Amino acid sequence: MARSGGERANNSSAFTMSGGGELDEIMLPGTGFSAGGGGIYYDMQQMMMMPPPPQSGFGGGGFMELLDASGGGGGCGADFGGYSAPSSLFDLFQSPFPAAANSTVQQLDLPMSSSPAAAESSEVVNNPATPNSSISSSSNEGGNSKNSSKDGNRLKSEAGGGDEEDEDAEEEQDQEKNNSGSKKKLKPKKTKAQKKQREPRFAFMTKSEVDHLDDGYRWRKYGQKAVKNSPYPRSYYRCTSAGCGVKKRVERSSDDPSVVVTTYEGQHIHPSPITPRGSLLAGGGVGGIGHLFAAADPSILPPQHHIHHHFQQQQQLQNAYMLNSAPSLTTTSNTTSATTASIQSAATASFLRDNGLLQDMVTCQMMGNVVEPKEEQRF
DNA sequence: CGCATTTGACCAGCGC
DNA sequence: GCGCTGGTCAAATGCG
Ligand SMILES: [Zn+2]
Repeated sequence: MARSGGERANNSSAFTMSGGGELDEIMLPGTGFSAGGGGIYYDMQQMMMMPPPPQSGFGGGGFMELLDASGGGGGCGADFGGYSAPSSLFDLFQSPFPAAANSTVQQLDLPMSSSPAAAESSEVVNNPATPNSSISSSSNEGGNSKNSSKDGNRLKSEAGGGDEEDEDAEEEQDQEKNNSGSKKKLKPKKTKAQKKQREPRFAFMTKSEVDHLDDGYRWRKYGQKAVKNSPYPRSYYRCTSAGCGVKKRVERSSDDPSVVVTTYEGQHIHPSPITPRGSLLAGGGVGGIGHLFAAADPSILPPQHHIHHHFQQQQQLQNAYMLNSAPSLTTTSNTTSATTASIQSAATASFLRDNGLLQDMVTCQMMGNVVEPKEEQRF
């Protein structure tokens, strides 16, 4: 619905993260805030290559602490344990600000290639966890049962492919290639050379009744598939702005149906279409890290309370997402905490990864702090 | 009428 | 090499 329903509905209450799975997702240990949080995944390598990083460098403060879990090995998942305060990371992510306090870090400058092992996609997940919420995350394994094959789909196909590459420019080549059959698909597929390079991705989990939270951008759904161990389907969305290839996928956790996992891939090359009034939108800054948004809901602050108003929630989301662009400024607001936090985590993760500190996954949890829902935040 | 969603088919990577 | 599976395309359909 976008248009139609667009994206407007959302109620989020809490975020958490999920585990990843088999990829290289990195999860950091979380930091706790007040309440909600969001998880994010980020691909560092890619992100670094993207635009933003030039001079700034993310600094990190003590993320290390965060990672306590690092050795997890594979499974990870759920436990997020510790948490630390995020304090200084904000800057890091937001932009080139010299970091604040501790910056340690480094950088990101790495040539893109530096990725050790995992190259495909590493993502960082950050979760905000709510103390109460129990999401577990990850993994699935459990068996869950139902596989569902119902859906309309038949289950048979799926796979991934390559995806896009950069925003613009695609390879021009159109190829018609086989069309002979005239079936439907004709996929260009680029040469093999490039293979799949995915864009940075980050995911977060939110507690919401509706999938697809409104993050301020307009999305067009282009697919839906049944998820392997879950009764719930996964939906694929693409940003409708011309030239912007940002994608996002939304799925509901099989463990907790109330939790929605949203994964963003890529960065928007345009400001968000709707300007959230209450939130800050950085103007145009497209460059940032992608847009991470974490939703913080005030409503959730109290441990498990019910959700109060949607309004607020919405605002929070917006707030959150705003960061994405934020290159510019942000200074003023301190309100961004939640979001920032998320970002931070992401950064952290990346940072770590760069350094090789993190290779497995670390789980991280964060909670979002919420700011006030008022319009003051605006920018 | 235009655009978003729906939905089955197709593709490509990966594991066995 | 086969089959599974994630991801995407695109025709058909629905809705504002
Ligand atoms: Zn976009």
